[in-house]
Amino acid sequence: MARTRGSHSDITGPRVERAALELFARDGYAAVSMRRIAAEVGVQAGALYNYTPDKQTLLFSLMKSHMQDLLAAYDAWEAPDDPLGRLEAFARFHIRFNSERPAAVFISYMELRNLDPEHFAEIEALRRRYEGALVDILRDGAATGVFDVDDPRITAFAMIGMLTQLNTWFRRGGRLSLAEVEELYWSMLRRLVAA
Amino acid sequence: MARTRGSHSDITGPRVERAALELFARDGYAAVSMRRIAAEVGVQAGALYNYTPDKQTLLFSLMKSHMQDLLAAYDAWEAPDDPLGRLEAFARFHIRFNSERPAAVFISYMELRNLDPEHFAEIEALRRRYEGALVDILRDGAATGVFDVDDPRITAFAMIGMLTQLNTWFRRGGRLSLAEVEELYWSMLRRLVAA
DNA sequence: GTCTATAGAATGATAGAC
DNA sequence: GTCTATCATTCTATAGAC
Repeated sequence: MARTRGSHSDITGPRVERAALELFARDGYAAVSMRRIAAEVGVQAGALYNYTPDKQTLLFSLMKSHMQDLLAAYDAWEAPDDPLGRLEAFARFHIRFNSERPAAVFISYMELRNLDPEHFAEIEALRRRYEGALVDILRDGAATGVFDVDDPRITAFAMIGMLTQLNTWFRRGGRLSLAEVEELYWSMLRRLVAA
Repeated sequence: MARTRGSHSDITGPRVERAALELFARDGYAAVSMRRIAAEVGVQAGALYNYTPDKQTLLFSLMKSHMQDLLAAYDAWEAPDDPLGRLEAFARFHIRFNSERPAAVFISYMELRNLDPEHFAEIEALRRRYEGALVDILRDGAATGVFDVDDPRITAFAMIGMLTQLNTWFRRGGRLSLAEVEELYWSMLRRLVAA
């Protein structure tokens, strides 16, 4: 006795976001039409506008939610006080968090160019806060002599490039488990800063 | 006395490719219309079809040219025989080559999803050949004990992620010169494999 | 809250004149 | 080889019925 019409706002909203997330990640924001998102959810295109004022805002809110989740989860992540422990915590956090939501990660750096300038600036500010956390760790470690780092900023970029690239090839059920990958990456990061 | 009509095939062809490359890189394949490419070149949309059978083939040929240029340039690159020398040569080659053509690099890994399966397979094969060259270097170095590498394949991915990420922030005229960046990255890569 | 219907604009690609 | 003109389709977003 499935209702085909009526009120579903509590359930349709999340389904719209989920469908948009997956489709944007797979085919790209510009290539996905509102009709296709609606079809995925099982409603007509017009109904989507109960949940977003327009397509661009839908993209923006997906990216903003992702970045806020990322920062909140990182803030809540347990980490020791010493730079090496904090670096390890950052690495393991980044790998686990990103591996759990590949679509959102992918969108959040692939679709930046589809944001208008104000939205872009807002997302970039959140991203910089996250990257800044890693820069701080490297700076502290370099200052206390625990790390040997030529340029904390560049090293942080390189590390994030390394870690984020993981999402392009890692698949659950492949040759390596996530735990194994985590160890491999942590061992590489440690080498990068070893004094 | 600029001619506004007539035969220009020798000059228009490259201009179409150049315009498509820049626009695809800036706004994304799906967001760029044939009309906009034509406007950039200074012709009408219909004229583009003298140079490509369709939009997708235009994208594919840009990506294929780039990958072939990459492989040809790498094959021609001078490198010593020992693994450490070869790794250094790879790193410097990659940084210089990629920094000279950011638009083509960007497209070649951002727009893969807009290729149909046959085209995708062809580009992927070329990419694997290039990545394979780095894997071989790491394997040789590990086999002879010059490198300490846990997993050559993963390490190669990590290195390429690190190096490619460079294009997302490096700008000529910024805080660091390309030569300085090259040194920083080479020093990081060396640490990653140090026995 | 979802539907149908549609306005209004843009798209990829083709035909035929020059 | 390029132009103009156009076809057929698709798109985002809105209006109004239920």
